[in-house]
This record gives sequence, structure tokens and C-alpha cells, in this order.
Amino acid sequence: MRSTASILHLDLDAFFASVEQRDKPSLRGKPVIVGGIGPRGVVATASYEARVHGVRSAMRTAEARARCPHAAFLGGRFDAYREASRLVMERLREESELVEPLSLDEAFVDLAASPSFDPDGVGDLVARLRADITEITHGLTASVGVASSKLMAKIASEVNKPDGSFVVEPGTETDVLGPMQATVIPGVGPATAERLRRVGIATVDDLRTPSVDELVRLLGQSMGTSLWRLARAEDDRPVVAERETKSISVEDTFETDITDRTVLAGEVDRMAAAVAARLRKNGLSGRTVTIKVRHHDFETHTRSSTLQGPTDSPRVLRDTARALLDATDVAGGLRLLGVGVSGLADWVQDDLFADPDEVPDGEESAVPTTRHRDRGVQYYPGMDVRHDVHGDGWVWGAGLGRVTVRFETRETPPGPVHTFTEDDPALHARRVASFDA
DNA sequence: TCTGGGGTCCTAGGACCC
DNA sequence: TCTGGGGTCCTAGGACCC
Repeated sequence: MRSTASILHLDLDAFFASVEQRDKPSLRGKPVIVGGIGPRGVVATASYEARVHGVRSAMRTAEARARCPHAAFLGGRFDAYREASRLVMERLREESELVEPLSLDEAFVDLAASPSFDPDGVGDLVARLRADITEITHGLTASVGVASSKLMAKIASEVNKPDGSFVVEPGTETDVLGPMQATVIPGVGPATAERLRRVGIATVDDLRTPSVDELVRLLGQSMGTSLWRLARAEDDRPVVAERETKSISVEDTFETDITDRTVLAGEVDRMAAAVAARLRKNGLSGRTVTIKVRHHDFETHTRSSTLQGPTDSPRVLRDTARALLDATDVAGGLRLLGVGVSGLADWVQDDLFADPDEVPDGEESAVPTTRHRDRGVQYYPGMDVRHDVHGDGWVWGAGLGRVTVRFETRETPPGPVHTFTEDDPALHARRVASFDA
């Protein structure tokens, strides 16, 4: 904790949904829900219009549909989110080079790392920053908190959300924090909250009653000591710009449970190849391969195996993951399968036993997978498309061989709707990344 | 058509070594 | 014969975050 309010936390409001409303004029002011749109999907972000109906992040999409049937349910466009995020982070770095992104829509900034930082000008700085972000992103809004620590800055950004800000004056931290629920402290989730509730602790003020030893007995060494300090607003965690990746993983929940080991092996192959591609793209290699399985009854297990040295080879990853799958019980069917790598290094050990005639790494497996069979473009709601005659638009609905498109963009007024056959040669995808595709 | 995907950090037990 | 620490690595699971 420092003596000036010089740590800033920024949070873009209803980020994914706001990007959709920005780019789809007909959805502005309407409930928009972004997330998995399949039968087992969950909500990633709901617009504030949808939140009025009780729709929340992490809620099953099926429940969200029941609560808010008239909402637009969209699969998400990560390229657009990444681009908006990049612009925001770039703007934050103009304020200080010490920027710590927490996700696409959230970051800490250490304002004191800038030589020109003026503690008396924080209010102006925040107003300028929020106005600039709205301009740069063509209409997104951000909530901002500034305080003497990460803890208080993050909590402050929630106070006047959305589209607001709050500065915690140094010295008032415990006054602000004390009356709040203990769950406002990041790290206090449902399980910890329940443990605390059982001993009569609800608010942060309550958290200050037990001794460190008592909290450690209740919550463990790490959580106990850190909560004891955070409850007193004692927090000297620095803003860290570069944090190295610790693991890379890919997982998939299937629309229906899979029992067939051949099909599961095909999925493992595909995921191992995807993990390997991401390792190579980032110049990394890893030593511990982990598979994750979730059974029909949601029981979840991991199995891992540590290699002699780090690898980025799709073949080694695939063979290791396959061996782990072979040793796993899949009776009753799997609803989820995942492949991950940890123990990362930024170098690769030479393969001393490489066979010069072997198939190059990255070759696709011959086993067909449940998705991604070659059947042309997969259209999903929200996806960007272009029609040779009508121009740019987005998929409103798809199914039964037909695609309905609304032709509008960020710069146009709400546009007309047309329906095409899925194989219409004049219709093209503009982007691909989504939750389901 | 109950319950996503990609991460981080912590805990705990057993193997193994000194 | 019995009884010890401590440290590191590995595996598995769980809580939590966005």
C-alpha cells in the first residue's frame, strides 16, 4: 500500500456484448447474450438489457433463453474482441508503460511508474482516459477505479459501474472496504465464503475479528495469511507488466457424450495438434502433458505424464496424450476431453532419435473428428459474413440449409434481412473464431 | 436437453535423495 | 533394530478468476 492513489484498474463494461451492439446497430439498446449457443453452452457476457432479466455470466444458455427469450444469442467473434482490447491496452500504455492486462477487458496500470504522474490530477486523467477509450473503440465504455493498491483499485472500479469511476482517497481504504461483503475480495469464492459464513463472518469488518492463526487454521496457510492482510487493506502487490505463460491447453465439451475410443482418440489427436501449434507459435515447449476427462455425470479427472525434456512436437504430444487416454476409463461416455501442456520452457530439446523419413510434424490425423468434418462454412449466429450483392452483414440465424443475414455494420443504420441457402456461392465468411466453431 | 474454455495458484501425499 | 529430519519432484484435485 502506497501513500498516493496511483494504481488504476480498468474494466470494459459488458465487453463482448458491447462490441456486438457496436457492430450490429439493430441490437443497440436490446438484450444481447454472447457465449456458447449449443445445447451445453453457457453465457460469457450479457448486455445490461439482458441482465435486467436476471441473465448472468456462467449461467447455462438454456436458462438464459428461458429468462430472456427475446434476446439475441450470439456465438462470439474473438478477432473483434482482441482488436478492441489491443486498442485499449495501447491507450493505457500511453499513461504508463507499467500495464498488467488481466484478460481482454481488464488491466491494472501503475500510474506512479510514469515520470509525469501528478497525484492531484487523477480525476482529470481518468475522465480523459475514459473519453479516449470510448472514442478509440467507437463507443465502448469503461469503468475505472484508482487507489493506493491493486485490491482497492479493483474494488473501486466496481463502485460506479457501468460507465463510471471512483477514486479511493488514501487513508479511507478501510472505511470503504469494511462494510462490504467478504466476497468482494478477489479469491473469496463460494467455497471460502461458505467456510467463513459458518464461523459468522460475512463482511470485511467481520474478517478482522479472528487472529491470523485462526484464519490459517480455517483457510490454510496461503489464503489465511493473505485474507488477514487484505481485510485490513494491506496490499503491496506490484503491477507486473510481463507474466510468463505457465500452461497451454485446449478442451472441448461435446454436444453429446462420446463413448467410442476411436472417436475420442481422434479428438485427442486434434487437440494435441492444436496445443503443439500454439506452443510453436509462441516459441515454447513443455514437459508435462495432461489430459482432462469429464464423465457423463460431471465427474472430472486429470492424468498427466512428465517427459524427459520439453517438446513442441505434435507427434510426441499426441502419443503421450493418447497413452494417457488409453489408461483412462471412458465407460458411460465422456462429455468433455482436454489436452494441455505445462512445465513450459522457451527452448526445445533436439530430438536425438528423429527419423528423417517420418511424416512432418503438424500432419492431420486420419481419424475423423466429430466436428470440423469438411462440409463447408459453419454459419453461427453473430458471425460476420459478406454477400457479393448485399455487402457486409452478420448471421441472424442458420439451420436447415438456410442462412438469414442482417446487412448492417458499425457505420450503417439498422439494415435489412435476407435469407440464402447455405451453399450460396455469393455468401462468404469474414471471420472464424467463436465459442462453438 | 442441468453445469464453457482458458488460465493461475494452492494443497497434499508419495517417491527419492541426502 | 528403530527412528529422524529436510528438500525436490511428480501427480491429482480443488478453488478461483474472467
